[in-house]
Amino acid sequence: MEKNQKKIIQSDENCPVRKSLSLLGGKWTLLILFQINERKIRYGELKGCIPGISEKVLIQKLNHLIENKLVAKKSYPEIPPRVEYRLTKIGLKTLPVIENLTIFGLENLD
Amino acid sequence: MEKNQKKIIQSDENCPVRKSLSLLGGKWTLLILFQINERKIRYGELKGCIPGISEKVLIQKLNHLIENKLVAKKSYPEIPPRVEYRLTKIGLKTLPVIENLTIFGLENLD
DNA sequence: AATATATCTAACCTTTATGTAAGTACCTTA
DNA sequence: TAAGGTACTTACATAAAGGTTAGATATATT
Repeated sequence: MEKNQKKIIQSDENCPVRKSLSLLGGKWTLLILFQINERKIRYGELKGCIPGISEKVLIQKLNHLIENKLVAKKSYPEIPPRVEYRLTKIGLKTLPVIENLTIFGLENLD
Repeated sequence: MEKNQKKIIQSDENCPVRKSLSLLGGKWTLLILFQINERKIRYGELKGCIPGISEKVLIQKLNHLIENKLVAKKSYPEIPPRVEYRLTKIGLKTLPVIENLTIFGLENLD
């Protein structure tokens, strides 16, 4: 068991823990994914249910998640604009991870 | 609306996801916990199986984990010094979380 | 003409995280 | 006397993340 462990870590590229963390590990990302959850949600509404986040960071994180195919975006050609976000199939797979972290936090951290 | 609500939701104190992330979310923390795993391990050995980490960061993270009771440390009064680290009961509970992240990374990220 | 609306975009700054390199302590062995 | 082993510790520098403020857009409404 010990030898395999060493192999997993060697670089950022081939370490799945690092890859996951670099995508999901920021201050807001998991909260965004959790809020989107299984619904379609507009930008403004999403912003409204994540108090404290700045527009810059919200857009930045959404774009990053879109690039990595965890979130899909649909823009409607209207004025004022309307944009809907939803989780992709992959994005939906983060929900159990979030649940695990929630339980860990609730049960073990002060 | 803002002051009370903002404070409550924005702080790590009241959000279990944020609490978990602020403890586990850095670049090296989960790798350290995974390497310690179910064994006792000396500082130098641990360092040896996490290539690329600096001594400063390793010590810093270990101390942080000790403060938060995920890791326990035992020093032997010898020269040269000998120190052993192991996961506490709580620390062991991070192993499934790490496994989940690993699987997510392997299955879903390039 | 001014205002409202929703979704961004940019410039700038502060805070936090991580990296680098050198040094410390103490005893043992050569 | 010097070198070596182990586990740190410190000072300093850089990089990454996040926060603040202002503004761009394009149309409908007043």
